[in-house]
Amino acid sequence: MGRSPCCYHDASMKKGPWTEEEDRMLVEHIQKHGGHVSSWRNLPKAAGLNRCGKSCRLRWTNYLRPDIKRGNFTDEEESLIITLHASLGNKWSTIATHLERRTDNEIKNHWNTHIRKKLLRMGIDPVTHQNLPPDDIVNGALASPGLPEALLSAAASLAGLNSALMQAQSLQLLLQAISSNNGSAGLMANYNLAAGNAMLNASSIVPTSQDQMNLLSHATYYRPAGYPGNITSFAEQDVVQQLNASAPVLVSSAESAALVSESYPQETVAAADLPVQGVASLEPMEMPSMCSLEDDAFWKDILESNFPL
DNA sequence: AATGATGACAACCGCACCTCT
DNA sequence: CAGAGGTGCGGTTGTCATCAT
Repeated sequence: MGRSPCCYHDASMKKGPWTEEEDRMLVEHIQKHGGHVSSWRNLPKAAGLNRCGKSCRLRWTNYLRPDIKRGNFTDEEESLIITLHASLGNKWSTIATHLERRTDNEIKNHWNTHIRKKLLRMGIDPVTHQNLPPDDIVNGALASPGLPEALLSAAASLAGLNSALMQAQSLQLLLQAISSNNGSAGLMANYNLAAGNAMLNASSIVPTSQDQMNLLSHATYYRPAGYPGNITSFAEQDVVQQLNASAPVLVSSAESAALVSESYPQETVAAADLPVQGVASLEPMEMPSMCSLEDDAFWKDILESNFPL
């Protein structure tokens, strides 16, 4: 298929940042035509701009359009981007259709400059949304003397999780367990990993974006009474959430623990080789949103307190 | 205060695809 | 159906601001 040479190759065309005067001319021209552009190629000449039509289109669609939302991304927006990216990949334009008034270019830039780096710091591959290879964890920033083999295998099991959210939560469990250097806590984390992993494997369902957004909205997690760190019980919380969604009755931790065992018997049996701490003693605690990456002091603290650089 | 490093964002570039003739 | 024109998309680069030394 033939293609006309790109106007960017025309040396006489101005490039680089747009001036206020150019912006004004472009906006005025488009507004004069009812906000509609019939031909971007012809627009520069008609508007009196010494710019490539493509450049004009980019400037208008990404920055000058009146219906564009500018400024920082909210936690909800970031969470949604991560969720959508996990299922869509680098389909920025498709992702942008799910974020009201955000452009694909802005989302792409925000991903590359913020979210991508944060995921990497959390040990999550931003491309695959899987955990980074265990070798990287052992040899890299997460290396820790005396790390129990069970935790390393648990780290490897993260690859079985299907979403960034679940990986993030499981990673947190690992970090907490490692930081505590406490046998019961580590095993508790292992148990939770097994249960969370089992939930996904048993269902064979990749969570939809709405499912994950629903999960993101839940801020209550559980920790063992007296346990100094933060242990989240993803599978248990999920059961509680599902039951509470269907009936407005709070399910106790003990009940939910039993339900987890019923739902994922194989994995629970596997985890039963370990002296799992009783979940009946769990008490509610407030934790930041798992994908609240903009304000990631929580995660930063965990990483830095355990693995000082 | 000067300078280099780093981060954030705007813009460029080339390819793929769609539409029209 | 083929080719040309035009647009959309995603990767990459350039530029400016801020921070660290």
